[in-house]
Amino acid sequence: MSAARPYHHGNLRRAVLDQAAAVVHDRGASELSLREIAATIGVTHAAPRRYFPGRQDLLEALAVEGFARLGVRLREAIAASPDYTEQLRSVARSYVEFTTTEANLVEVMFAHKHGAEGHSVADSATAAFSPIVQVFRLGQAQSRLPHHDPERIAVVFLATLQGLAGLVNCGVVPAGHVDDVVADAVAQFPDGP
Amino acid sequence: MSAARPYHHGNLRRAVLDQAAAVVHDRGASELSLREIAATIGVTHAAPRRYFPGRQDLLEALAVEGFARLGVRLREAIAASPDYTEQLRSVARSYVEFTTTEANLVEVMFAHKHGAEGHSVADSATAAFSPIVQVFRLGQAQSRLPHHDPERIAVVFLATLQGLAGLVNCGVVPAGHVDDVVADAVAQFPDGP
DNA sequence: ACCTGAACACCGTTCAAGT
DNA sequence: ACCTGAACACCGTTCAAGT
Repeated sequence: MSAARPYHHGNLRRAVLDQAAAVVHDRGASELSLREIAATIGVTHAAPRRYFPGRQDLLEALAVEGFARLGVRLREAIAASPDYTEQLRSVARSYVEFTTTEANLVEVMFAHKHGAEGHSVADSATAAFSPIVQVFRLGQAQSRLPHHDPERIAVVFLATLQGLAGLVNCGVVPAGHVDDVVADAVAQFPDGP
Repeated sequence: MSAARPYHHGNLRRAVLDQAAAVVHDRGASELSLREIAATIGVTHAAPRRYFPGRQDLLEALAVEGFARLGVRLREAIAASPDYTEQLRSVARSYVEFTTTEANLVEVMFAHKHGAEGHSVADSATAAFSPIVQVFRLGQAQSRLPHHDPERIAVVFLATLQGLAGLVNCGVVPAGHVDDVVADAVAQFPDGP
């Protein structure tokens, strides 16, 4: 009776999250089943409920991790770009690339009102979006933006990218036109000096 | 044995659609149950399957009707506005008003890829969006837009509004700031002469 | 043509019980 | 603390049968 997974899983919470992420990626959130995930991992269907009491809790944890991944991508895109204009282009491409590649996950991330401020999903969303505000702060420092508040123009910019991804994901905008439309969208926003 | 609903419902298809729309509006698509709808209407759970073989068929029919309603709203907004600039503002307000009021329905409308072109949902979406293209055609006739193709700028405009609605619905943009952000978004697009 | 009623496999959730 | 196993009420889907 060697203790080869004798009684409990090594890190059940992480295993559930990874498997759930895979299911969402491949088949969408509506196909996500707690029982199926438990069976795939090799525990009873009630075991994951220690960490995720309800289905909603699992979805929220997936959303938090999704926003974290998105934030990393956006920061990387900005860090790799020399100036304001290039950062704007780069962050736009990264945003749409992520949201179209991870369409099902994004649906989970933006589903429902994630509770009031202070909620974990809302907080992780704000953290993920902050790099975009940073870019417009830089633009404001280098040139004159039409708005005094960088957050306001950042919201419009973010909305444009998010809406674009939605139109691509539901097929209104053909996938082949994405790059052109993103370029059009970026051109809509004020240039650097 | 008077024929007071003797054997079959008067118009079961319409009754199912109306009840389903009510459920989606109040509780969201994930809470939509074919069995519950049938029970509410007063037929067996298998009866609606004559008209909607699967759950997906019902959702697609709801999406088609949703796009039809959206199209009507947008046309009304344009018809009530005298010139290009006012039409742009008006159609933007109408779009965001509809998509935030009918948040759950919009989720159904934009869910998944609605199949290839020629599909009923894709067609009704295109029809609903066409008024927006019309506005930019007018703008192009009255002034000089930066793009030769009104459809391209219409897509970016549409994406901005759709994304804005999404950010409002998931709580990133507070409901009280909607009007201001819409105004900011509209101001981003070229003015009339 | 339109609807019923039973059956099947699945699901989320709850809970007493085991180690 | 962590997991099992049985139970409950629900679901979508299928299908032979009724009128």
